[in-house]
Amino acid sequence: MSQLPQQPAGISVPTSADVARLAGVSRATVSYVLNNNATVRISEPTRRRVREAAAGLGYVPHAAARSLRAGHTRTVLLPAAQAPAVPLYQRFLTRLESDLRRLDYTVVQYGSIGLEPDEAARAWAELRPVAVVSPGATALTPYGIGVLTRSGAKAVITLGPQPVDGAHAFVMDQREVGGCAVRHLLSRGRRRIGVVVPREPDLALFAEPRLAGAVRAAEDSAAPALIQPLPLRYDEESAEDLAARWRTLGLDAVFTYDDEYAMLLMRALQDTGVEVPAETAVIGADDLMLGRLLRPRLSSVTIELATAQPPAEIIDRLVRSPGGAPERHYLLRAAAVARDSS
Amino acid sequence: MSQLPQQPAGISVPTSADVARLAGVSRATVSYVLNNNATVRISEPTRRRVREAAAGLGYVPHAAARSLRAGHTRTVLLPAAQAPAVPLYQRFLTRLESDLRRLDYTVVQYGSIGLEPDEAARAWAELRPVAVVSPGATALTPYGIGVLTRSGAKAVITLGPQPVDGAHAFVMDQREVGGCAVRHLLSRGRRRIGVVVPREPDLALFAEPRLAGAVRAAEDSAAPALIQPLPLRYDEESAEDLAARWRTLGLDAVFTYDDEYAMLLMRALQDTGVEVPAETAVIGADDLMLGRLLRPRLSSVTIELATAQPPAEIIDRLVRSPGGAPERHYLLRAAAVARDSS
DNA sequence: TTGAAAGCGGTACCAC
DNA sequence: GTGGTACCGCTTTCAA
Repeated sequence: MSQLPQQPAGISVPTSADVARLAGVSRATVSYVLNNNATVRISEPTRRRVREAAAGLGYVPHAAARSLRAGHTRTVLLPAAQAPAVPLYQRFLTRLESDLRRLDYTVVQYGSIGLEPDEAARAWAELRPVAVVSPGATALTPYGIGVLTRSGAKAVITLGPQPVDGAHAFVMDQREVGGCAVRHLLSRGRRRIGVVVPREPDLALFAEPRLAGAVRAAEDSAAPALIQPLPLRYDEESAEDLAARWRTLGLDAVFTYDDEYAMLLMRALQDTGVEVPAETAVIGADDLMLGRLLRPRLSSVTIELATAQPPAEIIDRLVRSPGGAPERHYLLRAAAVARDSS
Repeated sequence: MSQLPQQPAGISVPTSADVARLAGVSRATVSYVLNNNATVRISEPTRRRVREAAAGLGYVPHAAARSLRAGHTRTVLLPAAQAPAVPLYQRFLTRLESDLRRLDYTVVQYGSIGLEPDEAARAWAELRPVAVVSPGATALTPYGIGVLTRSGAKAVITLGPQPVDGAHAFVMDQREVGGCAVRHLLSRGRRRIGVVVPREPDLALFAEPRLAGAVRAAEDSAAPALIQPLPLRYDEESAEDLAARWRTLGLDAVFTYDDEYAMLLMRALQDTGVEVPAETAVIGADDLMLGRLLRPRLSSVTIELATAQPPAEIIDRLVRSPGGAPERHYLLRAAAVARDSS
């Protein structure tokens, strides 16, 4: 097992001055060469000497010093989501991240779990990000937005179910998911519709808007329809409880929040002898593979996160021309996928 | 819709000098007060004036300037994983993050997707992190480790299936998962065991060690046993193909990589008329809820990530006393859970 | 074509 | 108790 290469106590990390000394030039020249500064002509031999010295020393510029001097950063701060790892959302962030890098931003996810919103905003502001994309409606207050903009952030953007006043917003309006599901069930002639509301607190941010959208769709419907919220924990016992009193509820359909809850509830209903879809239609959301593997095959709501312009380009534009009115970009597209369970 | 609070062009972000001016004190005093420096006595009225001035201006210290002066950061860099969002792993990171914050580190996830390993290491080094915890075995080369330590990182730690020479390691040895599964199947008297190998390239990092562990367990067994790798894409067509030629394979058991692949394959087998577990035993991994909802209930391998000492404390210790021999911390505990499918 | 020097914001030593 | 000031590493004018 090899020895860990340790930073010898006396030898400190190489700076551009060290590179300059080794190459026999000034620090200015080092900077010109390593940044390929076009406004100044440096001879080819000098460039080579500088490059070799830098490589030889393992020189890496000091980002903090650079941005201190520059007076600004190209850091886009993405406060790490405490939200459950929804694959859809992961894909969105991964894409955003690589697109931003392509636009020469440095993407930094900063964990702020357990910090108060305003405390978190101050911690973020210390990094002087040029833009902040903040998931979760709770984490950004008007005060926080003020702190960030005063600290030089050109764009403060929320990412969540609701816009926040005074900031730009990528809006993922989860109500649309509930709306889609209920409209689908109504179109199938169902009128007494249960809506599963996960008891897991983490999911409230998604669950409540989905329920609200369901209620709204029922109200907007021509035929009179009833929506019955159904609290449910993600465990078998809770599902069995609900299934046991299912017939007393008198429902002819259920929107199960997502496909995983659908699987949980459908199993419990089937074990109790409730026929799906004959007696009760079931629709989930997220259109996971598992829905296609269930019997009957699970109807679902597909969800896509998409904007006309890529989000990274929107951010870049907001950074370059700050100060406009808050923009709202609606990301979420939902559509019912009818299979055999509804 | 309110106007976005914009940074007026002329007014720049407040510095400690602005606070000093407003409070009628020196910058030194501002620093003393805001950092609660105990080595120096400042009168209470002065403290209050400084605090009020800072609050009034919305002053937030500049992290880059501070760490430039200090000569070091308390940044722990977590290069964002390109790995698939395994819930187990998410929980590990979330925990690590909040524990590190409690130890007063700033946790930064830096997206490096699409960068070459050495290029990525240089980009990380620019931030002068005091520690780097790098997921994915590929992303850290000896050169990269050198760049990071020379740039002042006190601890460079890999997080993945294999240690990397010259760095500390949190080892998640996925072979143990395959080993557990196969030993379980052997104990059930099965001898001709298929092992699903997902074709998704992202999963190779996990899939290959799981297969290797399965092979190893079969070799170590007293009874002669056969391991048959079974490439499978995560879609129904691929599963149907495999199921269609199942009987020609002559297998009496299958370890399906994880519970989701188990569900996919079990459905295809059942649709083809293969009896589970009578004709073929099935075991998955991850012990997801969905396994309990399948019929027959799915046997699985539970996986836990745990160390005697919390990982955050290990990192803290390595940072405080750097230079020891590379440490290996084995995180993964696996155990078979027998249900009805095996 | 290259170098000297100022200054970004904050901290901490040393005087007063 | 408080203030003056040097300095962290880097970029960028201005001079030579």
